[in-house]
Amino acid sequence: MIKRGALAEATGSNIETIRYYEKIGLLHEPDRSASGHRLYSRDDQKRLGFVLRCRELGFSIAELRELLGLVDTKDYTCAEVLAVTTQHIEDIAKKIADLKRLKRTLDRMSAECSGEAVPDCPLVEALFE
Amino acid sequence: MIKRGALAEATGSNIETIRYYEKIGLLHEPDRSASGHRLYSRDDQKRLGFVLRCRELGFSIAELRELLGLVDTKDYTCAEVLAVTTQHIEDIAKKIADLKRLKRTLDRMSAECSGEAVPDCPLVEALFE
DNA sequence: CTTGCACCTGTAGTTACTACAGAGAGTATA
DNA sequence: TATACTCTCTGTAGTAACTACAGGTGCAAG
Repeated sequence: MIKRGALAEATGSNIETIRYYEKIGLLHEPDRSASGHRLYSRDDQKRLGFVLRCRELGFSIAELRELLGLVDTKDYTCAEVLAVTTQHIEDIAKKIADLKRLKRTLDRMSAECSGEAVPDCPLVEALFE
Repeated sequence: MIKRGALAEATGSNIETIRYYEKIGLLHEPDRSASGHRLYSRDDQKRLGFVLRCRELGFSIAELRELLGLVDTKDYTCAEVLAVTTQHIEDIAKKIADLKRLKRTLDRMSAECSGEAVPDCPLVEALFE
């Protein structure tokens, strides 16, 4: 059983983030010492690891809640997990496409611009339409 | 001179967003009618168009503030505008790369998963590490 | 014993909006 | 003219996902 600071250290997360995840119900309320300090078990640490890893992979808190909901039922199926993940992958693919389109537009616009120390920029004209 | 609702309509923006942009100083305070209703000129509309277009292109409010700061000086140079834009393009390129990496990881992980109606998912195992 | 850090709580700030509530203004119809 | 309905006004609160503080205990070392 370790305290909050040690858990943050061990998982490479922010100490406040842990309290936040507890508050919004992603993490269970941990045990407490006699004086009220949080004490985390190995399982608590694994669960936080899961949360952090999912966040790194871009899952939203809502998606995470869904995943944890499945995991917590203890009889989730592959199909259920894959559904959430596939949806997430599609969202990411869409974001990538959007950003690429954005970048193409910006590339095109900035190609018009000499970048020299002269006034009146065609890029600004383009933005004003 | 048109009112806020008409301006929102004309620019395809939300009526509340206009007030917000005014509040944070992206838009100048417009004229007012005798009874206090905002009245927007053609120039106001052009400026809002500029703001909306930049936002569509993914510029942050801070970047926009910088661009508008240049535009407002009236003797900005191409070089200055290009610097902001180039930085923004680089940020987008980085985001695209990050998302692609994410997607590769997720694709790899979900390839492990049969997606069938069976319990215990290798995807979940992977997320728990 | 006291110094100093870790931890506790609640709350406010961040970004870029969006959505109210309650009141006054403007317009269309009866 | 009266009424109804829509628009606009203001300030404030909510959203996502944290992060950062303030003011107050607990704990371990010197």
